[in-house]
Amino acid sequence: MSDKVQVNPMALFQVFNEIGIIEQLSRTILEARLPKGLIAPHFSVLNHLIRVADGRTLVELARAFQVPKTSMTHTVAGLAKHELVMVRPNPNDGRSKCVWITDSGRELRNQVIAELTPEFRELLGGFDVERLFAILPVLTDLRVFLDEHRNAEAPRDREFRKQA
Amino acid sequence: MSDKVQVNPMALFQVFNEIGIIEQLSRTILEARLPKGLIAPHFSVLNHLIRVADGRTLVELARAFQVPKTSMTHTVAGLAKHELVMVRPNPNDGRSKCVWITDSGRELRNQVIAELTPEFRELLGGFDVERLFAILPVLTDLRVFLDEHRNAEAPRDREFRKQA
DNA sequence: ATTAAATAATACGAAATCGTACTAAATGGA
DNA sequence: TCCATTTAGTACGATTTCGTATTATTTAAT
Repeated sequence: MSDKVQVNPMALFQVFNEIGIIEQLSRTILEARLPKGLIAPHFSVLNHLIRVADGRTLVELARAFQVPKTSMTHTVAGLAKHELVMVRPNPNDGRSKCVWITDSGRELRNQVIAELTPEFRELLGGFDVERLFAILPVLTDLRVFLDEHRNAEAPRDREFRKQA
Repeated sequence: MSDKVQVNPMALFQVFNEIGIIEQLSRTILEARLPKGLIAPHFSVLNHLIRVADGRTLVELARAFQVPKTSMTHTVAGLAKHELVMVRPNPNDGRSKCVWITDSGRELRNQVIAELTPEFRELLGGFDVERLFAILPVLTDLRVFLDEHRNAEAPRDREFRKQA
């Protein structure tokens, strides 16, 4: 490991380009299954509250999704309007609020996943799913790596702390 | 190959979840390098015009990026305002217009890539880039597969033809 | 040739996303 | 304690994204 790795720039761009297109296509599939008024970010937050941790503050959620605080305020307000989450004062900090998922929210998230599962099964019927499972560790490591190496000189409003 | 493949739904969701986060992180990196007034979709269109084909119509571009026509109209208008593309009538079809990249557009795209290359090199210095190259074929196949299996029952306004 | 259906683009309004600026609360010195 | 700085959340306006409806042109079927 004496020298720098020789990076083929175009192949790297290609990787991120493909990821961008796949993100858009899969988001379209997800949103087709969401009730009217809910979009992908709503589902992502619900999912995060269940998978990672309930009772997060708005700033923590904004950091986790790498979006401005104001965007997360708007997204959570949408979820609260549908009573899929509850927003309460943070007992440990008078400035902040904590977001808790409700039973309805949990139910909706599970139902969407349940509906999506057969759709995925059918959609990927002709695709070698083992190849997808095989790339998951690389994607995870890449995500963690990028997340850890976020530019420390914070661009504007985004909250640039590493995810918990 | 007698039976259906057993799909672990959670692992699949995980794949798309990681892809979504990576997309957001990499988009932030890209946009930090773009001149004020330009965002990722602008760059994507420029890149597409160079990499895939120049002189595309608005609908073809909308299909390629899987966005509504109206969104593409807006994005292309932004590029035209900066004189990075030229929009001309389609000589073969009086209804449509073709989008041509200008020298400035080509120059900007190449410059952004040139600036991004060392940044990627540094950013991924501690990451095993070979692992990224290794997943590229899978990502490409997945993108092509999802693209080919787009839901034929078109949701609303999107133009649901396969990419050329 | 005439006309109905399909298609390309846009005008328009709604919703999402984001940046700036502000308020309130917490933190960390003097 | 006092006060400057930092932090959490939001109000507000600008831009982006999107859905609906409309116009102009092409296609296809008479």
